[in-house]
Amino acid sequence: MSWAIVDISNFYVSAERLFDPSLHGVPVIVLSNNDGCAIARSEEAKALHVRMGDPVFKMRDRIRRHGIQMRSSNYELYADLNRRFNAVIGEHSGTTEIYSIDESFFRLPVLPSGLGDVATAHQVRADILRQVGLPTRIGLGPTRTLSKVANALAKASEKVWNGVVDLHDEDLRRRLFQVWPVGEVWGIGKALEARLRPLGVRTAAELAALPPATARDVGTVVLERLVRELNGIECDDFQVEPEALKNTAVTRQFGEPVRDLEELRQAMARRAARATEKIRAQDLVATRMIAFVQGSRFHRDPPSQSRSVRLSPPTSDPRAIVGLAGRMVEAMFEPGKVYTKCGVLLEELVPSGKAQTDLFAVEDPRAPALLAAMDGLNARFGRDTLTLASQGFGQQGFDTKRAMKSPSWTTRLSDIPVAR
DNA sequence: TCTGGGGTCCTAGGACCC
DNA sequence: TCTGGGGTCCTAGGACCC
Repeated sequence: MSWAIVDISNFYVSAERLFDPSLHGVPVIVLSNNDGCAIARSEEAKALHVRMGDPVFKMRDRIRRHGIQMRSSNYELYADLNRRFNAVIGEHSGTTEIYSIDESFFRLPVLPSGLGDVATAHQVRADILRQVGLPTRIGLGPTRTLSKVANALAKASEKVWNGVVDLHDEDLRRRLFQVWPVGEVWGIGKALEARLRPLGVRTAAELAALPPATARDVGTVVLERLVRELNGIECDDFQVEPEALKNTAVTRQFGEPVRDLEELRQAMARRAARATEKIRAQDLVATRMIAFVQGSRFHRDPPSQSRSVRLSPPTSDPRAIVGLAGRMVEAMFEPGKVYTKCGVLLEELVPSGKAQTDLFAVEDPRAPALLAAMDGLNARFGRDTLTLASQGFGQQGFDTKRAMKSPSWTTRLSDIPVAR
């Protein structure tokens, strides 16, 4: 058996290019919420040394000089393309695991086809390109970790590998690992890299040679597992059923800084309401809620406060959660401070039917029907058709800026492109 | 002036129990 | 001077990922 991981090349940029041919062949970046930083770059933009997370205001010059094209992020479009991408993978393998918005694992071999793993991988790439229009790369290996490394190698030397790297062969692994920096290995971040350096571990080969006990000593059991996986020993069980969501968060930077209690309360109410929508969509209720407010971390002495509360009984009712969030804002607000961000976290999510009830709480028997009606209206007529009054009305200065967003080409009737 | 958002897993340490 | 030995549960915070 083997693992495969497919990732979409420069996904957000590739998605924008799919519907706007003028973006081909020129440097393109897609921006974070509030149009703040570059979070996706075309190859041309990478060649101009635009790094992941570079703030736009610091590269105005380069943007003008090289005509770098910018787009606000369009998650409606990306989510829909991701769904199509996974549908194609599903045609090839019954066992797929969605890992992120632009990557999915799947298991090989795919029996009926009779093709080898590498040939199957090429077929999957060709089908995704033809049916969805997105370029991809695939890594293969006996463990998830090895397939991720293979995928990174395919990415690093696109021309050499033609989009597919297979790391089943131990000799090939030995050769490639000797020149693969340890910091590039999936699961090794800055901190672990720094802790491994004194031990003389600088390459993937040296990491793979580390005795498991040493690995656990330097890091945790996670690093020990990583070392085993690098040697081809599987440590992570395959999960057919996706794990249920455990926590969720809705946190946003403000379009304009907020100094006013009422505005802060409204901004928080919008995030809280959105968080409850997310969990209701999966039929979950939350056991714990946290709300926080913050000032800019780039300024001296920014305000930063949070409050948490246990929800008993667990709930997804926006009336309860938005109400609590409002009271928390009142408790946290300090007059004269400048706020740039706030958010709501819902934690310890459980299926709504299985939630522990509270002996002393009085539940509103009409709530399920009310919330179902509310979600139904918003699904049919668009988000925020029906909201709580405490969320305020209309577009506000504190809402996220998205000045350069492309249309929702594939998910809104009004935005569907017209062919002439 | 302007710097994203959303997840998971693990450990240490405190509180509490017998 | 001497000062037990385990447990569990919870939370905050660190580290990693995309």
